[in-house]
Amino acid sequence: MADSERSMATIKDVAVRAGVSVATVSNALNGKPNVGSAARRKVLDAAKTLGYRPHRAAQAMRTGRTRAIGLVLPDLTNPFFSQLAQAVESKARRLGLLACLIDSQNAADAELEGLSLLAQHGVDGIIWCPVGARLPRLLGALDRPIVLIDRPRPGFSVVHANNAMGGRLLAQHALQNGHSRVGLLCGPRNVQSAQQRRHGFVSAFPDRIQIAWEVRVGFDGILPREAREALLRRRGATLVVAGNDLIAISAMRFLHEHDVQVPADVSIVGFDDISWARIVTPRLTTIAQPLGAIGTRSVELLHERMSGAQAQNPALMLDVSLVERDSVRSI
Amino acid sequence: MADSERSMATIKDVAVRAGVSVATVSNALNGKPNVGSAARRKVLDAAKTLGYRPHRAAQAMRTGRTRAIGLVLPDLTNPFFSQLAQAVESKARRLGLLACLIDSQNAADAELEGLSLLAQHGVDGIIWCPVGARLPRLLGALDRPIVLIDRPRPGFSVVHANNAMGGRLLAQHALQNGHSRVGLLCGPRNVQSAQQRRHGFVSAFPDRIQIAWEVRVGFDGILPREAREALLRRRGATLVVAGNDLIAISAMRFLHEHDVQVPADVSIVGFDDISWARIVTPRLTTIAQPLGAIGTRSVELLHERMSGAQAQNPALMLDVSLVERDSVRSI
DNA sequence: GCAATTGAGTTAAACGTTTCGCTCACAAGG
DNA sequence: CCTTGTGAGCGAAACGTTTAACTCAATTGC
Repeated sequence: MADSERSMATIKDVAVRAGVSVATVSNALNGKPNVGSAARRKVLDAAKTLGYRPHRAAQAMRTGRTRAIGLVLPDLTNPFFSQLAQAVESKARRLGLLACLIDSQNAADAELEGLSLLAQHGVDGIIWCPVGARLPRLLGALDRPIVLIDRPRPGFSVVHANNAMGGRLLAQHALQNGHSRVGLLCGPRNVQSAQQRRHGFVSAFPDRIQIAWEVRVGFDGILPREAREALLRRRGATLVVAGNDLIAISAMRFLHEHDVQVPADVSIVGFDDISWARIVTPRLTTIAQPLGAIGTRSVELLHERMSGAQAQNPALMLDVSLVERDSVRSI
Repeated sequence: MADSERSMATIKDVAVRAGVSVATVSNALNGKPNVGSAARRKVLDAAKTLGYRPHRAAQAMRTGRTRAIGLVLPDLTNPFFSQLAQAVESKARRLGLLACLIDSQNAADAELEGLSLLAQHGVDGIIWCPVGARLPRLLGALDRPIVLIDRPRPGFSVVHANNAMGGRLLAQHALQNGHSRVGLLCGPRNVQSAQQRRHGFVSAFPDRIQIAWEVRVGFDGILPREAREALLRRRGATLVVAGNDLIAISAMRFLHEHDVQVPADVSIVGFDDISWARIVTPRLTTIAQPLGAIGTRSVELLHERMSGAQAQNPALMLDVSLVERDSVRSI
């Protein structure tokens, strides 16, 4: 009914309408104790009828906090990250935080640029899955809480899945299905999670599982010549263990094109349980990471840290689980 | 070498180091004409050695512009949108704009909440793929440039692919391969792009292609009972035309589970050419949308609009193209 | 009954910019 | 010589908050 809503009400407007000073309005709105119940009520009413929303930039300037966080990812196109992003954004929003996105497309310089953009905008904290092995020095300079995701770096807190456990689970599953000679399509050497998956797998039953061959592949699933050759020859491997689902699916596709049947001729397992794992043919047996939980917990962790909690750099490791589907044959 | 870099230099610091007033620093940095070349040089030097970066919140407060934009999407998990998001973020960053993400997960209320969060943070503009058929009234209230993506709404500018053309291309392709009786797995009724694809297809050769059956499916590719039944009976259809790739791939998967071969027993085509279209088995014949261009152009359009260009609400329609792969058989 | 304490509210400064209006020196025009 | 104009630069206000310091009255403690 009223003339409200025009061009954003300010705290001053609320103050005059409630008949108190701006300071009181601010105190009332922020739940400070030094304001009586009568005044508080008037302020709240006035604020509501005016549709008052605090001006974030002004708040930011005064308090130094923006209530925004950065989310820096290497490749949104990878379902692993898009699911993560979804979880992060959703949780952030529930906490009243705005999620600002940087997609570095796996380029270290773009990442740096993005980080600096975030710093400039004064985000209160950053959730980050770093692309480079070594964290840029800029880091010290940007001086806000950081929570890494999926990829630990010394001295930083991280939320990630128990990759080694996933590797062990896979090894166990291989054995149970009679596979004792396997090929490895590991992820990149400089990505720690790839290493841990590999290590979990090979060290689980070193005497009962032989590694027939092993080649490194990018997490984007593009198969280099070497990998393609290995897949064709196989050298007695009855199971190929891929560094992630993207790689596994690429491999399945490649095998299919060359008339080798999965799982009849060779079995295959992935890692991540991206949503496509259950859609491809055959449906992929893989390790499910708690993607939602990783996203959620990382925001929670960051949020605590932003609210002044001491940095004890915990590494939060979440359990993974085996999802049996159709891509491994029992022999 | 110097003591610089400590806790963010302000414009004042630059001023004293350059031996001029803050006003002059501001003018120099913003390329205003009323500053001599000597002074300008001194300011630039000082700014560089101090590593000065303007405080965005302060700027925002004074000018009312944040140099941030909102990106509101229905489902990041859908590769269509994640590719779009990647393009948008990348282009935005190149323009010095920060992209703030909202993923409504197809929920109208979450979308609204997100929009209001963006408004509160004062983003300068919004790129938006709306989930509801009808735009919420809040819209007028948020009062900033908006560019819609993929889903036109009366009175708003939009960047989208020529969906009708895609439909026609598909019809043509069907005919060329001898399919004259088809089943339709259209997208949701309330999504305009779905309608246009459908319309383009059915109206291309109304007398030469018969629609054997037709069922509506969500764009997330989850097949309702009705769709599953249709896929099994088929009623003489030799080709099924899916509303998007997700639906097509789900359908292929479902068919495969029920031992009907694609494309031997039935052909199938999709729409979007998401990255998975070339990975599934068989590789999917589909319509490629220029996802990168859509993202890029929408940011450009928004940017113009933000810089005061008159709102002439152009609907930017980009051409699509047919990508022939392995999922349709010639009969 | 008086000092001390408390509760409720106010004033004003500060955050880091941009920008309006001003001054000042100098040049040009008559 | 005086006016007018111009280029370069400065001072200060303003943007919308939060918060420290303060006032003033009412209440408490003795």
